[in-house]
Amino acid sequence: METVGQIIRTKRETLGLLLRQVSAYADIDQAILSKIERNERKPTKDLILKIAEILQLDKQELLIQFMSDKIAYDIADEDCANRVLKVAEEKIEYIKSHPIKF
Amino acid sequence: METVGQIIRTKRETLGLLLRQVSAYADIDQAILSKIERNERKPTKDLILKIAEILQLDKQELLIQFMSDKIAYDIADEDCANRVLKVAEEKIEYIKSHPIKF
DNA sequence: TTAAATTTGACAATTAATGTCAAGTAATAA
DNA sequence: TTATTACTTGACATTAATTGTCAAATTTAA
Repeated sequence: METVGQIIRTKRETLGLLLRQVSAYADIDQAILSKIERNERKPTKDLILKIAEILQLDKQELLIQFMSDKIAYDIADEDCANRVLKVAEEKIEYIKSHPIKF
Repeated sequence: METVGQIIRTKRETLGLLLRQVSAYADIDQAILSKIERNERKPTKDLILKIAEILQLDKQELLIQFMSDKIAYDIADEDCANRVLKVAEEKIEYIKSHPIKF
């Protein structure tokens, strides 16, 4: 079970890239990337996409990991976490099956 | 499929309470409650609990609705929404089954 | 029309997220 | 040991998002 940070760090090291190289490409301070890799800060969606690009990671997959990290972090300590997910799923089904109103 | 706002409004009207009464109890401006009921603003967790109290709603259930609303709102427009939920579920399982490190 | 209830929007205050920087640590080579 | 490189840490500034306040506008009901 990997976090987004772990996925990024592992892949960066596999490619032999330095924090400074990846952060320069993504146009952020390397301190931020260091913190993201250690789950001390959360990346923005745009950043996820840029990082996926330079590290040759699947963008959609990395976004999925990113969003699920956020949800898991938010509700993991609730004893009703599973029911929250179940209800959220139903709501999404409902939203998708109903036409958007303007 | 009801939102938290709808649940609150419906129950408030059933009990014949006014915005001003409920908002006074919860110690917020009635404008805020009005907006919460119409999903124009999101309540805080504390507020949810206070509102549940005065409206005699099940606290846990209202919290579940509140949290699932947030998740559904965040990811409903992603085509990978269901996979995000699935992965989040796995992560939560993992977190729960592993002892907390200090 | 009047009064009560609710809605709306401008904006202030507060809190959270994000970015910047410099000094710190750790590992390693000279 | 010192010097270098890569990374980490924390203080702080900036920016963005959330939340609160208020009064005027609108709606509803008598």
